[in-house]
Amino acid sequence: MLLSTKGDYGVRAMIDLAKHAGEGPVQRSEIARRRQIPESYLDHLLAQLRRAGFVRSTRGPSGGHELAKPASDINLLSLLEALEGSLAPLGCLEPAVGEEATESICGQNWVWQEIYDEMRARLAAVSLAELVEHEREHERQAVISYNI
Amino acid sequence: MLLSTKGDYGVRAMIDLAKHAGEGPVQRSEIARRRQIPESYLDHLLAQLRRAGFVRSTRGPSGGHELAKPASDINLLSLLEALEGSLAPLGCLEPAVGEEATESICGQNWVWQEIYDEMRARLAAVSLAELVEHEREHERQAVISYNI
DNA sequence: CGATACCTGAGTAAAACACTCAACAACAGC
DNA sequence: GCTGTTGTTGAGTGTTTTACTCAGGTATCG
Repeated sequence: MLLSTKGDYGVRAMIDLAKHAGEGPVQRSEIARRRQIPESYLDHLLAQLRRAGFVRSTRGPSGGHELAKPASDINLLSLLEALEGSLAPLGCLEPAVGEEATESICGQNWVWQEIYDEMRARLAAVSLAELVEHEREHERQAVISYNI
Repeated sequence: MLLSTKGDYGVRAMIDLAKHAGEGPVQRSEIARRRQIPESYLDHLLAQLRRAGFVRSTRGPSGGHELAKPASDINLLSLLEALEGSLAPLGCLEPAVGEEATESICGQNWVWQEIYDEMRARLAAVSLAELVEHEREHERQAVISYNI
């Protein structure tokens, strides 16, 4: 499993913030309830997202969290890399600083390098705004099929 | 990290077997030495590969392991899935038996489903024979640059 | 029979994961 | 300026996975 709950929860939370953008700060308890995320765990994810510059938080009563920039300016790749660290599927890819790739031994590297490049390109092409739009679309579908 | 050492070591071992196909059984100690894999750990990987039908083993003196079918008939996808289980990047994809996909909550599923499909197709298109050929090519390159 | 190999399952140290808890800091409103 | 509400931080913890090792067992060849 490439993604842990951090990447999953973190993106869910960001979708929630994007959906309520322009309505003032959203409290973590609301996010946690709506997106089914443990509240005390969400704290740490929001802290990571704030440090990475995606979220702005305000304290005190009627405080909360909101997007630090428009949802269309946030792409899924940068978001996930902020939450998860590297998304490299193998250890050999993206070697540690000061080392060279040890390609001589790991014979499947070249395939995974291609897959990794494609994956990153695809993720970079998806914005948070698109994710929200997709969710809205999905909700409409659900309502229609419910009415039939 | 999508792949653990199992997938890495296992494929290395299979490349080694493919390279020495037709020369009789290869002993695990030789594989372990050439591919830098802990020998006692390699035991379990070979057992998995045998149960999955990729490797045939013979006991006794001058025993060892060899491919159960031609290297061109083995693709990287089936090999890695035998070693690692599912390669799904998210938990939500490929839900447990008897469950439906919980797409309503996880808003990035559709992107990952696309990436996962592409990934599997790419892996299925690469055969073990190609991996061996690639390694041979790489060795030739290394020798040439050494001679210059 | 005995040496040589594979085969199997139990065990284990270390890391990662998925959280929880407690103490603290800031701000709003009275 | 006090109080209560919210966010902030770091330490801690139980569980699971990883990456092995080890001790025995079994088949086979000579």
